[in-house]
Amino acid sequence: MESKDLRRAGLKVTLPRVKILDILENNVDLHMTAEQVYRSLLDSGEDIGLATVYRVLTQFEAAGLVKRHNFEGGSAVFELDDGGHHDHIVCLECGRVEEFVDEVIEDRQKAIADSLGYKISDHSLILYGSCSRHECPHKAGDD
Amino acid sequence: MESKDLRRAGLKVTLPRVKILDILENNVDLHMTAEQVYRSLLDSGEDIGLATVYRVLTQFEAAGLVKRHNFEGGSAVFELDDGGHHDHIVCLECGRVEEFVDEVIEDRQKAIADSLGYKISDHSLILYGSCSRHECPHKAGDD
DNA sequence: ATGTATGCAAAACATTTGCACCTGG
DNA sequence: CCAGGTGCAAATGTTTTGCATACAT
Repeated sequence: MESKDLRRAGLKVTLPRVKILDILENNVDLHMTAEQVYRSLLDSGEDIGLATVYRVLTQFEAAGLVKRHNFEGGSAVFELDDGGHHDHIVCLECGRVEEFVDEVIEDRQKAIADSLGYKISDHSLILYGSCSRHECPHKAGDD
Repeated sequence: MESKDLRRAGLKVTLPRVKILDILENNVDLHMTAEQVYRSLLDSGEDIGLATVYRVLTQFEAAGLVKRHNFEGGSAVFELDDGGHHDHIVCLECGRVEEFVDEVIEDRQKAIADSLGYKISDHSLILYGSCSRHECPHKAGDD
């Protein structure tokens, strides 16, 4: 019942919002672009415009329901914000994205910012590489 | 004599390329957008098109002369690639960008990628915050 | 000379916005 | 019913590309 989350975020519970939140929850392992969410909606038979997807995603971000990331490749990707922070490792070959958290790194970041006289409000750590060593099919989302 | 660098990179030594490389070298402390490089060229009295700036910057990147970063804010920023790696800390208030390297973080990254079965080819670490604690004038490059 | 680089303008994208209409509470 | 949300299309901003001309070698 994600209507709760919407209400709590101060957003009216509309069909597009529920559907989009739904898609994000059913794809927690993916980091989707607005376009992908849009296509997913069309597949589900929903008649929702791309503009609305962007609008909703942006609202969700402002409401803290979603996080936006600027990986390489033009389009921003979105993922549900579970509240907990984590960094990303992206496979440049198949597009797979995995998450991780490392206390040591988090601590060092704070220390570094501190020594430089900055107060950190946010940070972005993305590792790019290839995961081919275990099981990287061919290409995941290239089309 | 940066013509050397161009030759070495296998690029023909043309005026636009020399001028752009020149600008980047005279602004090592800055991370400029294509637009900023373009304006800088106009200021120098050079009649070089924006398209050329993008083309040259992209070639430089491919040649390893320059690095492109996608900080928040739409436009990509470029900086000379001295060969050595470093991460960035960006002041969201004044736009200042500083660089740093931390062996501990570098090591952890490698270890993490390793444990996840990835082979790292590159990575991006950006800390966002405010530097107001020492001397953050008002706004640096907002215009 | 001659193949490549450049300039300009138009195209291609990603994202945002204006406006009339529809919908949730 | 009424404010706010949505769809569509047009506008924006960034980066890329096509093509005729100019330049480096």
